Amino acid sequence: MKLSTKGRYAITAMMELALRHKQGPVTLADISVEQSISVSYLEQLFAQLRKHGLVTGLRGPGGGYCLRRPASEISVADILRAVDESLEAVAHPVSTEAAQAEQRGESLMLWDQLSQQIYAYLDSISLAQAVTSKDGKLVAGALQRSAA
Amino acid sequence: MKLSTKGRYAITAMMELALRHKQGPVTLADISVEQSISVSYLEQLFAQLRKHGLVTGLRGPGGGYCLRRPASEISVADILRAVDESLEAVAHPVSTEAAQAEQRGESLMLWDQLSQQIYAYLDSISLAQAVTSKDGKLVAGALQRSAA
DNA sequence: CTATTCTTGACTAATTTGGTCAAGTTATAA
DNA sequence: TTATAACTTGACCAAATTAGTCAAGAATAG
Repeated sequence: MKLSTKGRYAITAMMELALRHKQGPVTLADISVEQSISVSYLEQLFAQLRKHGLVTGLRGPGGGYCLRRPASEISVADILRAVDESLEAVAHPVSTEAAQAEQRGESLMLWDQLSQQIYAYLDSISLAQAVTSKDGKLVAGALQRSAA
Repeated sequence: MKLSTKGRYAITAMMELALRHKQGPVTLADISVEQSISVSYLEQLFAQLRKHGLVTGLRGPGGGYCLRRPASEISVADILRAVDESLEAVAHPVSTEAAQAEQRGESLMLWDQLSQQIYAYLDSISLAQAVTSKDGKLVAGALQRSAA
Protein backbone atom coordinates (compact mmCIF):
# COMPACT_ATOMS: atom_id res chain seq x y z
CA MET A 1 0.00 0.00 0.00
CA LYS A 2 1.38 3.27 -1.08
CA LEU A 3 -0.02 6.58 -2.14
CA SER A 4 2.55 9.08 -3.26
CA THR A 5 2.72 11.87 -5.81
CA LYS A 6 3.17 9.28 -8.51
CA GLY A 7 -0.19 7.79 -7.72
CA ARG A 8 -1.73 11.23 -7.52
CA TYR A 9 -0.51 12.17 -10.97
CA ALA A 10 -1.80 8.92 -12.41
CA ILE A 11 -5.21 9.44 -10.84
CA THR A 12 -5.63 13.04 -11.93
CA ALA A 13 -4.46 12.15 -15.43
CA MET A 14 -7.04 9.38 -15.60
CA MET A 15 -9.66 11.81 -14.37
CA GLU A 16 -8.80 14.04 -17.29
CA LEU A 17 -9.32 11.12 -19.67
CA ALA A 18 -12.62 10.35 -18.06
CA LEU A 19 -13.80 13.91 -18.48
CA ARG A 20 -12.79 14.28 -22.11
CA HIS A 21 -13.53 10.85 -23.45
CA LYS A 22 -16.37 12.27 -25.57
CA GLN A 23 -13.93 14.30 -27.62
CA GLY A 24 -11.86 11.33 -28.62
CA PRO A 25 -8.26 10.56 -27.66
CA VAL A 26 -6.54 12.86 -25.21
CA THR A 27 -2.96 13.78 -25.92
CA LEU A 28 -0.29 13.69 -23.26
CA ALA A 29 0.72 17.22 -24.24
CA ASP A 30 -2.72 18.42 -23.17
CA ILE A 31 -2.48 16.72 -19.81
CA SER A 32 1.04 18.03 -19.41
CA VAL A 33 -0.20 21.60 -19.76
CA GLU A 34 -3.20 20.97 -17.55
CA GLN A 35 -1.28 19.46 -14.66
CA SER A 36 2.13 21.00 -15.29
CA ILE A 37 4.03 17.73 -15.36
CA SER A 38 6.54 16.83 -18.04
CA VAL A 39 5.34 14.78 -20.99
CA SER A 40 8.23 12.42 -20.34
CA TYR A 41 6.94 11.53 -16.94
CA LEU A 42 3.40 11.11 -18.21
CA GLU A 43 4.72 8.72 -20.79
CA GLN A 44 6.19 6.58 -18.05
CA LEU A 45 2.95 6.55 -16.15
CA PHE A 46 0.84 5.73 -19.18
CA ALA A 47 3.20 2.95 -20.19
CA GLN A 48 2.22 1.22 -16.97
CA LEU A 49 -1.45 2.09 -17.26
CA ARG A 50 -1.44 0.63 -20.75
CA LYS A 51 0.37 -2.50 -19.63
CA HIS A 52 -2.34 -3.05 -17.04
CA GLY A 53 -5.09 -2.64 -19.61
CA LEU A 54 -6.54 0.58 -18.22
CA VAL A 55 -5.92 2.73 -21.30
CA THR A 56 -5.27 2.32 -25.01
CA GLY A 57 -2.81 4.40 -26.99
CA LEU A 58 -3.45 5.66 -30.51
CA ARG A 59 -0.43 6.82 -32.41
CA GLY A 60 -0.09 9.39 -35.11
CA PRO A 61 -1.80 12.73 -35.63
CA GLY A 62 -5.13 12.95 -33.89
CA GLY A 63 -3.97 10.16 -31.60
CA GLY A 64 -3.73 10.08 -27.87
CA TYR A 65 -4.99 7.94 -25.00
CA CYS A 66 -8.45 6.62 -24.22
CA LEU A 67 -9.92 4.68 -21.33
CA ARG A 68 -10.11 1.01 -22.21
CA ARG A 69 -13.05 0.36 -19.88
CA PRO A 70 -15.84 2.79 -18.97
CA ALA A 71 -14.96 5.13 -16.12
CA SER A 72 -17.54 3.52 -13.89
CA GLU A 73 -15.68 0.23 -14.10
CA ILE A 74 -12.26 1.57 -13.18
CA SER A 75 -11.57 2.03 -9.49
CA VAL A 76 -9.11 4.42 -7.96
CA ALA A 77 -7.34 1.43 -6.47
CA ASP A 78 -6.93 -0.06 -9.94
CA ILE A 79 -4.93 2.97 -10.98
CA LEU A 80 -2.74 2.86 -7.91
CA ARG A 81 -2.05 -0.82 -8.36
CA ALA A 82 -1.06 -0.26 -11.99
CA VAL A 83 1.32 2.57 -11.23
CA ASP A 84 2.87 1.29 -8.03
CA GLU A 85 3.39 -2.32 -9.06
CA SER A 86 6.59 -3.05 -7.24
CA LEU A 87 6.15 -6.63 -6.14
CA GLU A 88 4.00 -8.13 -8.87
CA ALA A 89 6.80 -8.29 -11.41
CA VAL A 90 9.38 -9.63 -9.00
CA ALA A 91 9.31 -13.39 -8.98
CA HIS A 92 8.14 -15.11 -5.80
CA PRO A 93 8.89 -18.54 -7.21
CA VAL A 94 8.69 -21.00 -4.37
CA SER A 95 7.40 -19.30 -1.26
CA THR A 96 3.72 -19.82 -0.54
CA GLU A 97 1.45 -17.23 0.99
CA ALA A 98 1.59 -19.01 4.30
CA ALA A 99 5.36 -19.20 4.28
CA GLN A 100 5.56 -15.47 3.68
CA ALA A 101 3.22 -14.79 6.54
CA GLU A 102 5.54 -16.75 8.78
CA GLN A 103 8.64 -15.00 7.60
CA ARG A 104 7.42 -11.44 7.80
CA GLY A 105 7.30 -10.04 11.30
CA GLU A 106 3.85 -10.32 12.77
CA SER A 107 3.77 -6.58 13.14
CA LEU A 108 3.50 -6.30 9.41
CA MET A 109 0.29 -8.26 9.55
CA LEU A 110 -1.12 -5.29 11.39
CA TRP A 111 -0.30 -3.14 8.42
CA ASP A 112 -1.71 -5.62 5.97
CA GLN A 113 -4.98 -5.56 7.86
CA LEU A 114 -5.20 -1.81 7.61
CA SER A 115 -3.86 -1.73 4.09
CA GLN A 116 -6.60 -4.06 2.99
CA GLN A 117 -9.19 -1.82 4.57
CA ILE A 118 -7.89 1.21 2.73
CA TYR A 119 -7.62 -0.59 -0.56
CA ALA A 120 -11.15 -1.89 -0.18
CA TYR A 121 -12.29 1.66 0.29
CA LEU A 122 -10.39 2.90 -2.74
CA ASP A 123 -11.79 0.00 -4.72
CA SER A 124 -15.26 1.22 -3.88
CA ILE A 125 -14.57 4.58 -5.55
CA SER A 126 -14.84 4.49 -9.31
CA LEU A 127 -13.19 6.96 -11.62
CA ALA A 128 -16.66 8.12 -12.61
CA GLN A 129 -17.49 8.84 -8.98
CA ALA A 130 -14.19 10.59 -8.37
CA VAL A 131 -14.91 12.98 -11.21
CA THR A 132 -18.36 13.72 -9.91
CA SER A 133 -18.92 15.92 -6.89
CA LYS A 134 -21.32 15.09 -4.12
CA ASP A 135 -24.33 16.77 -5.67
CA GLY A 136 -23.91 14.82 -8.88
CA LYS A 137 -22.46 17.51 -11.08
CA LEU A 138 -19.07 17.49 -12.73
CA VAL A 139 -16.56 19.67 -11.00
CA ALA A 140 -16.77 23.30 -12.04
CA GLY A 141 -13.75 24.17 -14.16
CA ALA A 142 -13.50 20.76 -15.72
CA LEU A 143 -17.09 20.84 -16.90
CA GLN A 144 -16.67 24.18 -18.62
CA ARG A 145 -13.61 22.98 -20.42
CA SER A 146 -15.17 19.74 -21.57
CA ALA A 147 -18.18 21.62 -22.89
CA ALA A 148 -16.14 24.21 -24.75
CA MET B 1 -2.19 13.73 0.82
CA LYS B 2 0.57 11.23 0.87
CA LEU B 3 0.99 7.73 2.13
CA SER B 4 4.46 6.33 1.74
CA THR B 5 6.63 3.90 3.63
CA LYS B 6 7.37 6.63 6.12
CA GLY B 7 3.71 6.82 7.05
CA ARG B 8 3.50 3.07 7.17
CA TYR B 9 6.38 2.82 9.61
CA ALA B 10 4.82 5.45 11.83
CA ILE B 11 1.46 3.71 11.81
CA THR B 12 2.78 0.24 12.56
CA ALA B 13 4.97 1.63 15.31
CA MET B 14 1.96 3.33 16.87
CA MET B 15 0.04 0.08 16.58
CA GLU B 16 2.78 -1.59 18.56
CA LEU B 17 2.39 1.03 21.27
CA ALA B 18 -1.35 0.52 21.30
CA LEU B 19 -0.97 -3.21 21.74
CA ARG B 20 1.58 -3.07 24.54
CA HIS B 21 0.33 -0.11 26.48
CA LYS B 22 -0.69 -2.41 29.34
CA GLN B 23 2.93 -3.36 29.95
CA GLY B 24 4.08 0.19 30.31
CA PRO B 25 6.44 2.17 28.07
CA VAL B 26 7.69 0.58 24.89
CA THR B 27 11.31 1.02 23.98
CA LEU B 28 12.42 2.00 20.50
CA ALA B 29 14.89 -0.88 20.52
CA ASP B 30 11.96 -3.29 20.81
CA ILE B 31 10.14 -1.75 17.89
CA SER B 32 13.34 -1.70 15.90
CA VAL B 33 13.70 -5.45 16.30
CA GLU B 34 10.04 -6.09 15.69
CA GLN B 35 9.82 -4.12 12.46
CA SER B 36 13.45 -4.24 11.39
CA ILE B 37 13.92 -0.51 11.07
CA SER B 38 16.88 1.36 12.46
CA VAL B 39 16.53 2.93 15.90
CA SER B 40 17.82 6.18 14.42
CA TYR B 41 14.97 6.39 12.01
CA LEU B 42 12.45 5.54 14.69
CA GLU B 43 13.86 8.35 16.78
CA GLN B 44 13.21 10.75 13.92
CA LEU B 45 9.66 9.54 13.57
CA PHE B 46 8.92 9.63 17.28
CA ALA B 47 10.39 13.10 17.58
CA GLN B 48 7.62 14.26 15.27
CA LEU B 49 4.96 12.16 16.92
CA ARG B 50 5.93 13.66 20.25
CA LYS B 51 5.95 17.17 18.86
CA HIS B 52 2.40 16.64 17.67
CA GLY B 53 1.31 15.38 21.07
CA LEU B 54 0.58 11.81 20.05
CA VAL B 55 3.11 10.13 22.35
CA THR B 56 5.05 10.86 25.51
CA GLY B 57 8.62 9.81 26.18
CA LEU B 58 9.82 8.47 29.53
CA ARG B 59 13.51 8.51 30.14
CA GLY B 60 15.70 6.27 32.22
CA PRO B 61 15.61 2.51 32.74
CA GLY B 62 12.17 1.10 32.24
CA GLY B 63 11.44 4.10 30.09
CA GLY B 64 10.15 4.25 26.54
CA TYR B 65 7.19 5.71 24.69
CA CYS B 66 3.50 5.69 25.55
CA LEU B 67 0.41 6.89 23.77
CA ARG B 68 -0.59 10.29 25.09
CA ARG B 69 -4.28 9.79 24.30
CA PRO B 70 -6.22 6.51 24.35
CA ALA B 71 -5.91 4.53 21.13
CA SER B 72 -9.57 5.07 20.38
CA GLU B 73 -9.00 8.80 20.19
CA ILE B 74 -6.08 8.72 17.78
CA SER B 75 -6.94 8.39 14.11
CA VAL B 76 -4.74 6.92 11.44
CA ALA B 77 -4.88 10.27 9.67
CA ASP B 78 -3.52 11.97 12.81
CA ILE B 79 -0.39 9.87 12.56
CA LEU B 80 0.08 10.59 8.87
CA ARG B 81 -0.35 14.29 9.41
CA ALA B 82 2.23 14.27 12.21
CA VAL B 83 4.84 12.41 10.23
CA ASP B 84 4.36 13.97 6.83
CA GLU B 85 4.08 17.59 7.91
CA SER B 86 5.76 19.20 4.95
CA LEU B 87 3.57 22.19 4.26
CA GLU B 88 2.48 23.19 7.75
CA ALA B 89 5.87 24.62 8.66
CA VAL B 90 6.36 26.43 5.38
CA ALA B 91 4.85 29.87 5.55
CA HIS B 92 1.85 30.62 3.36
CA PRO B 93 1.85 34.28 4.32
CA VAL B 94 -0.45 36.16 2.01
CA SER B 95 -2.31 33.79 -0.27
CA THR B 96 -5.81 32.93 0.83
CA GLU B 97 -7.49 29.61 0.23
CA ALA B 98 -9.53 31.08 -2.57
CA ALA B 99 -6.53 32.61 -4.27
CA GLN B 100 -4.78 29.27 -4.22
CA ALA B 101 -7.77 27.58 -5.75
CA GLU B 102 -7.63 30.05 -8.60
CA GLN B 103 -3.96 29.58 -9.19
CA ARG B 104 -3.81 25.81 -9.15
CA GLY B 105 -5.01 24.15 -12.31
CA GLU B 106 -8.59 23.06 -12.04
CA SER B 107 -7.58 19.48 -12.53
CA LEU B 108 -6.01 19.59 -9.10
CA MET B 109 -9.35 20.45 -7.62
CA LEU B 110 -10.39 17.01 -8.73
CA TRP B 111 -7.60 15.57 -6.67
CA ASP B 112 -8.45 17.70 -3.66
CA GLN B 113 -11.98 16.37 -3.80
CA LEU B 114 -10.74 12.81 -3.73
CA SER B 115 -7.97 13.53 -1.26
CA GLN B 116 -10.49 14.92 1.18
CA GLN B 117 -12.57 11.79 0.83
CA ILE B 118 -9.61 9.57 1.58
CA TYR B 119 -8.48 11.62 4.56
CA ALA B 120 -11.99 11.65 5.93
CA TYR B 121 -11.97 7.89 5.71
CA LEU B 122 -8.60 7.60 7.43
CA ASP B 123 -9.86 9.97 10.11
CA SER B 124 -12.70 7.60 10.75
CA ILE B 125 -10.31 4.75 11.55
CA SER B 126 -8.91 4.93 15.06
CA LEU B 127 -5.72 3.27 16.15
CA ALA B 128 -7.82 1.01 18.35
CA GLN B 129 -9.84 -0.10 15.35
CA ALA B 130 -6.77 -0.61 13.23
CA VAL B 131 -5.34 -2.99 15.80
CA THR B 132 -8.54 -4.94 16.03
CA SER B 133 -9.61 -7.35 13.31
CA LYS B 134 -13.14 -7.59 12.00
CA ASP B 135 -14.35 -10.14 14.53
CA GLY B 136 -13.25 -7.95 17.40
CA LYS B 137 -10.15 -9.83 18.46
CA LEU B 138 -6.63 -8.52 18.51
CA VAL B 139 -4.53 -9.70 15.62
CA ALA B 140 -3.09 -13.16 16.13
CA GLY B 141 0.67 -12.89 16.57
CA ALA B 142 0.56 -9.60 18.32
CA LEU B 143 -1.90 -10.88 20.88
CA GLN B 144 0.28 -13.83 21.77
CA ARG B 145 3.27 -11.63 22.21
CA SER B 146 1.48 -9.14 24.37
CA ALA B 147 0.21 -11.95 26.58
CA ALA B 148 3.61 -13.59 26.95
C1' DC C 1 26.42 9.23 47.69
C1' DT C 2 28.76 7.71 43.50
C1' DA C 3 29.13 5.04 39.51
C1' DT C 4 27.07 2.54 35.99
C1' DT C 5 23.68 1.48 32.74
C1' DC C 6 19.52 2.32 30.13
C1' DT C 7 17.03 5.27 27.28
C1' DT C 8 15.34 9.65 25.23
C1' DG C 9 16.71 13.81 22.58
C1' DA C 10 19.18 16.43 19.22
C1' DC C 11 22.27 16.45 15.83
C1' DT C 12 25.29 15.31 11.28
C1' DA C 13 26.78 12.55 7.47
C1' DA C 14 26.36 8.66 4.11
C1' DT C 15 23.61 5.83 1.35
C1' DT C 16 19.88 4.02 -1.09
C1' DT C 17 15.50 4.58 -3.29
C1' DG C 18 12.15 6.91 -5.98
C1' DG C 19 10.58 10.89 -8.53
C1' DT C 20 11.59 13.84 -12.52
C1' DC C 21 13.13 15.09 -16.82
C1' DA C 22 15.75 15.01 -21.62
C1' DA C 23 16.71 13.04 -25.82
C1' DG C 24 16.24 9.73 -29.23
C1' DT C 25 13.16 6.03 -31.81
C1' DT C 26 9.17 4.06 -34.06
C1' DA C 27 4.51 4.06 -35.84
C1' DT C 28 0.65 6.41 -38.24
C1' DA C 29 -2.25 9.64 -40.42
C1' DA C 30 -2.42 13.24 -43.88
C1' DT D 1 7.39 12.03 -46.97
C1' DT D 2 6.47 15.00 -43.42
C1' DA D 3 4.40 16.17 -39.13
C1' DT D 4 2.37 14.25 -35.06
C1' DA D 5 2.32 11.68 -31.08
C1' DA D 6 3.13 7.33 -28.82
C1' DC D 7 7.06 4.53 -27.25
C1' DT D 8 11.92 3.61 -25.16
C1' DT D 9 16.08 4.35 -22.73
C1' DG D 10 19.16 6.63 -19.81
C1' DA D 11 20.61 10.13 -16.68
C1' DC D 12 19.92 13.40 -12.89
C1' DC D 13 18.18 15.22 -8.55
C1' DA D 14 15.56 15.17 -4.22
C1' DA D 15 13.67 12.63 -0.54
C1' DA D 16 13.65 8.65 2.28
C1' DT D 17 16.36 5.69 5.06
C1' DT D 18 20.32 4.10 7.47
C1' DA D 19 24.33 4.90 10.36
C1' DG D 20 26.61 7.07 13.78
C1' DT D 21 27.91 10.60 17.57
C1' DC D 22 27.12 13.16 21.74
C1' DA D 23 24.47 14.97 25.57
C1' DA D 24 21.29 14.55 29.49
C1' DG D 25 17.71 12.39 32.55
C1' DA D 26 16.54 8.38 35.64
C1' DA D 27 16.66 4.18 38.01
C1' DT D 28 19.68 0.76 40.16
C1' DA D 29 23.93 -1.38 42.35
C1' DG D 30 27.56 -0.95 45.32
